[in-house]
This record gives sequence, structure tokens and C-alpha cells, in this order.
Amino acid sequence: MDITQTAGAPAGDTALDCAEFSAVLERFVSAWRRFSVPGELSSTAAFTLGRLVRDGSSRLTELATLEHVSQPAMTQLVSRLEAQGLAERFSDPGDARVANVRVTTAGQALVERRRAARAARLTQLFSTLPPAQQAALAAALPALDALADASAR
Amino acid sequence: MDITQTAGAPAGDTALDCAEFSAVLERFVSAWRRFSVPGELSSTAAFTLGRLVRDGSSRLTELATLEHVSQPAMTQLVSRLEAQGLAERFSDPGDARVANVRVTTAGQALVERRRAARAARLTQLFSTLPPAQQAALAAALPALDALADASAR
DNA sequence: TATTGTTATACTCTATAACTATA
DNA sequence: TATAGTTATAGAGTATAACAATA
Repeated sequence: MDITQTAGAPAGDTALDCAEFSAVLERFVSAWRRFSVPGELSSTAAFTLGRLVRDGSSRLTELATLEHVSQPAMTQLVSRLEAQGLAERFSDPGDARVANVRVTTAGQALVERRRAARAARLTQLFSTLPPAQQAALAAALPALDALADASAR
Repeated sequence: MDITQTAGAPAGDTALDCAEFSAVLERFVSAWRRFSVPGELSSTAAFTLGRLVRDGSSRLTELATLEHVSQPAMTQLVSRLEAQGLAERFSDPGDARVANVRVTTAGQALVERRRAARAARLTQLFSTLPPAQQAALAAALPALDALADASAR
């Protein structure tokens, strides 16, 4: 880590920090829900498509597991995405039973458009923070990234 | 408006920071979805109940607006919560048309149980971070709080 | 006449169970 | 026989439109 060692946070604060941090996250997730465009994509569809862009193609069953929906639900979701031209199935060279799924160019463009809109909104909100808080947030970004990484598992 | 002159954070980094920060948030929200207990409460039910605990009682239409669902959907959701003993309607002294909604003791207990479970999980993840990142995160908590506050509006 | 909330109806998304195809 | 995925059917949650009650 290239972050300078800070000797200012006693270990005893950890539990309390996390309850408050969790409360902050709850409000972020709540705000996230409100920000999503209504008629465009279902919640699971948006996250599945985002995952395909982020992590590359994946097997249908793996997507179902990762998004915590049943296999039939993912079958239908992928079919919907395919009908919308946002994703497509492709066969596995080693196992004919497998349905691999990848995002299309149109799907990637949609994900990027949505991400850009969120980033723009966040940039706007960020700019209203006092400089010291902006700096604190920038310094915590690697930690947030590591934590999000750990959460995904 | 506060001063935009920053001594420590170059303005050129802001846009990039926010794109990355937004990506981090996307992964947090995705992980949040996976963590929620399946058969217990619907997503909107959980957020509505959490809001009632956090911000106190509210009018039905206001809840519908805040959660971005239609008025009939909120009517039915409140009825469901009422049937489960988690929330209850109460009349408005000044306007007989209004349906005010508040959380019950059981509803509050449920919300707190879920929050405690999330905080415990977060504490566990947090403990795996190196001390420098833990400190950076603790230092950024007020900024995250302010940002979540701004996001809610 | 406008506002607050409910009822009626239809649609989307999801789960479970039964099925097909491949290993 | 086990695994990957699909099809069949039913239920939960939501939206729009029409309605009732109060302001």
C-alpha cells in the first residue's frame, strides 16, 4: 500500500465504526435503488449485465448462483436479455450441455451509459463536500475497493 | 458555497475518483443484495421498514414517493406489513383522508436484527484489512455519511 | 374540484417441479 | 446415474385505471 501509516485509529473503535459504516451503506443502497431508471432494466438484469461487463463471460448456472436466483429464473433472464440484444448465449467447446453467456456491444454500451450517469451524479455530490472530506474519501478509496472485493466473496 | 480551493486534493482527480468510487459502490450494492435473507422480506419491504425506523412515522403517499413505487403498491405493501405485525396505520388528527404509517415493536426488532447481522459481517470483513486501510476508512466515515446524506435527497 | 387512499385487473419476475439432452 | 439447462405452472409484487371518501 502506498498509503502513509496513520497512527490515529485505536482498535477499540472498530465494532462501533462498522455499525455506523453499515448504516451509511444502507442509505447508499437505498439511494442507489431510487436512482436507477424505472422501465429500462430489472434489478437483477442490471446487475447480471454489469457483472458480465466487469468479469467477462460466464456460464448460466454460475450467473444464477452469483445473483442468488434460481436456474430457471436465469434461463428466462438471459432469454430476455438476448431478445433485447443485450447479451447472447454461446456454446462451450468442451461440454455441449453448457450455455455460456456474454454481453453484446449494445449491452456493454448500455452498462457504460448507466455507469457514466451514476458517476456524473456522484461527482456532483462529491463536489459539495468540503475539501478535507474530499481528501479523506480519496484516501479511503483503496480500502473501500478492498472491502468491496472481500464482500463479493 | 464553500471554498473550492483545495490544498490537498487536486481538482483533476475528482472525475476519475468518482468513476472508480461509483464502481466500488456498484459492487457493494451487488454484495448487499446477495446478503439479504431470501424468504423474510421483499426488497422494498425491507427498505420501507428501515426508513420508518430511521426517520420515524410517515404518510403512505410519502413512503411511496421515497421508495419509488406507486401509491397502490405502497397500499398493498403496508397492508402486508400490517398483516405480519411489522407496521401499522394510524389516522391523522388533522385530515381524515391521510393514512400515517409507523413501525411496530416487532418491526423495529426485525430491522435491528438485520442491521446487527450486516454490521457483524462488515466487522469481520473490516478486520481483514491492513491497519492503514482500516484507519483510512475510519477517517473517511464522516465524508461517507455526508455523501449518503446528500444522496438521499 | 383536488387530494388521499383503495380496489380491480393485467403484467413482470421469480420459485418449484417435471422434463430433455449430454456426460 | 449425475449434471446443465429448459419448459410448465403457480405465486409474489408491481403498475395503470377506475373508484370512494374527504378536503
